[in-house]
Amino acid sequence: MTSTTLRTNTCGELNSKDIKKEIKLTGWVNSRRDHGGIIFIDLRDRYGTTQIVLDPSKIPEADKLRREWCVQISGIVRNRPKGMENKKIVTGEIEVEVKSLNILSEAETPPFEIDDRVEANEELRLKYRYLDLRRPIMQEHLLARHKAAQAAREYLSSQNFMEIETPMFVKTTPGGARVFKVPSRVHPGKFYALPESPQMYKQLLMVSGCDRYFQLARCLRDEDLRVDRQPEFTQIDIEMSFIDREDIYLLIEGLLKNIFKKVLDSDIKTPFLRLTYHEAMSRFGSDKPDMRFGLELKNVTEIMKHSDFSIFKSTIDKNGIVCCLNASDCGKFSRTEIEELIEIAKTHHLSGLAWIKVEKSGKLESSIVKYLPDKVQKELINAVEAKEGDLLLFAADEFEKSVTALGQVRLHISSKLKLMDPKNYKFLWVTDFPSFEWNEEINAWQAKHHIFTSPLDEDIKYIENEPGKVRAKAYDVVLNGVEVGGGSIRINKRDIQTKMLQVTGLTYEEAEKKFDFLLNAFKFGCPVHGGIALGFDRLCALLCGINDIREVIAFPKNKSAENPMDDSPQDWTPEFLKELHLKLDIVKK
RNA sequence: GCCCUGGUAGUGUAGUGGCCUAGCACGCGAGCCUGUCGCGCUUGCAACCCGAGUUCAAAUCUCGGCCAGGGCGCCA
Repeated sequence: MTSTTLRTNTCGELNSKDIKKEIKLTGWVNSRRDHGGIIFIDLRDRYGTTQIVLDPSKIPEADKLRREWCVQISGIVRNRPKGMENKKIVTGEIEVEVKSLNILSEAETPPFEIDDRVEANEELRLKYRYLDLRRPIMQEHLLARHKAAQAAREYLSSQNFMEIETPMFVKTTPGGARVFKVPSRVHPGKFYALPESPQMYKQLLMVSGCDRYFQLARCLRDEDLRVDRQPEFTQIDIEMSFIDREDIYLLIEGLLKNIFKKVLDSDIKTPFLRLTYHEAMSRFGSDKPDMRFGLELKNVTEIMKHSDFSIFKSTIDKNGIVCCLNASDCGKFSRTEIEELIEIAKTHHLSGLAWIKVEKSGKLESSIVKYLPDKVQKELINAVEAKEGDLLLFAADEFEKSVTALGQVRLHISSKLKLMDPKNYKFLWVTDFPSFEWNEEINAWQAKHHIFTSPLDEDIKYIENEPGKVRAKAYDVVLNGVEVGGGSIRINKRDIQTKMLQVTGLTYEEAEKKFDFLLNAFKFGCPVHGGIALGFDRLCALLCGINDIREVIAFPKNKSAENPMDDSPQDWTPEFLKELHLKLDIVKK
């Protein structure tokens, strides 16, 4: 850490070079060890702690000091007596002999201890977030986030990108996440939407010739929350003109390399591994597979065609698949542990799991073995490379359901067996997502990414008659099972756009009404363009080795999208409403 | 909207019908202590989410509610 003219000494940075210097220190009382004739205080600031030594006979106020009081001292840096050094802390070689003490502010006993070892519950931490953030671990998270933002800006600027701000009061466009609405005072009865992402605007900037845009953009979505989802979050939003997918891959690999170098001093391997969507789903049961461990799925439909197990047979008859996960060395799982796996499959909409334990010399043990002819058993053992001590799990249902459920079981087993090392960074591109997916509810095709996503050139021929076969120039970047970002090359040709819209039941003219300014802009010379958005919060969480994005957000919301500290959202007073020309008529849920 | 888990001093937890006058650790208060660093010693403070029910007896069982967390749906 370099000193600036604004700062003098800090509690985290003193060392033997400072011996005999007379210095001033400010900070909070982290802990107090009162020995009567001598008092030790660990003084804490953002940078660390330093032991200060007070003689109560010379500093009469010394024995009043309590935890979290905010103080300034001046004193002399000195070596600790021989044998009294503390190797556990950075400043453990030295201590500061206090000459004068200035109590800046006394403090109430905090509602929880400011200590990384003590984890108070979420609600309390959020209510007193300003105290929670005093903890060194939280300071580390905030610093990591800052460094990541700096590294992103530095890298993208070096690549000729311009950071441009897009508006926060926007018009809503159909599809996508539920947006927050803001009533307009000037226009009674009208509302702004808050942007779920700057998607439209960054595409417009390409039409404007901005060529290379980025933004650390706040995005707002009025959806239910999860560990990795907050109503307001940040994206590193990027768009480029005159490029294809390879340019994005190269850029993002460089960007992430720079971020990991600057934040963790870690060299990540590039280029990243690549999998098509179909491959990822088939082999790992996820479009964001964790590549730190194996446990791959295997389609055993062909083999099971010759089994007599009725569930397998009827599934195959209905065009479903039988998928197998060889959980190696899990043959020792108890009945309860297997039930646990089945429960996970059920949560993910599978009716159950069949299972087989592999016993000595490849003998299969399970209630379904009697339905498997010898030939089937042999083929199965070969196909999934089963060996003694393995547990084979089977999902039988339509393709997506089977692999997704087994994919979740795969994750559960890996965390149970502790196969994921948080320090091991396995990046992956998942490519060639389907352009459309069938929506059961509305009985229609829907864009899986968004409707402006370009199809693969070789799939254009399927658009009209077999939309399910159309793959998109869309890509996700995945790190250790977390979708860190996603994007696509956009459509810049009207005829293709028209065809794509037709699949979802829209004419170009109807679409023009919905997305008027964007499609209108495309008429005036639209460059080939594409981009990506990286989930900055998720990325920071991964950099800190955690999975809860709230830990890297200074003031997050709780699961119910409330902030226990400022008590938002708040009731709207009659005055508020009057100003906005609104009457409240709350329809009870 | 649905499912699961939980709610015990300020904090983190133990306690599955009577051994609970609710245990432990940290914390906080008072006192002692000149080399500690999660200081030590003495001593004190402080809790069963709310309501109803079952029972001779409820922190413990049942029902309802509230709150929190995790997940499914949702999030292109």
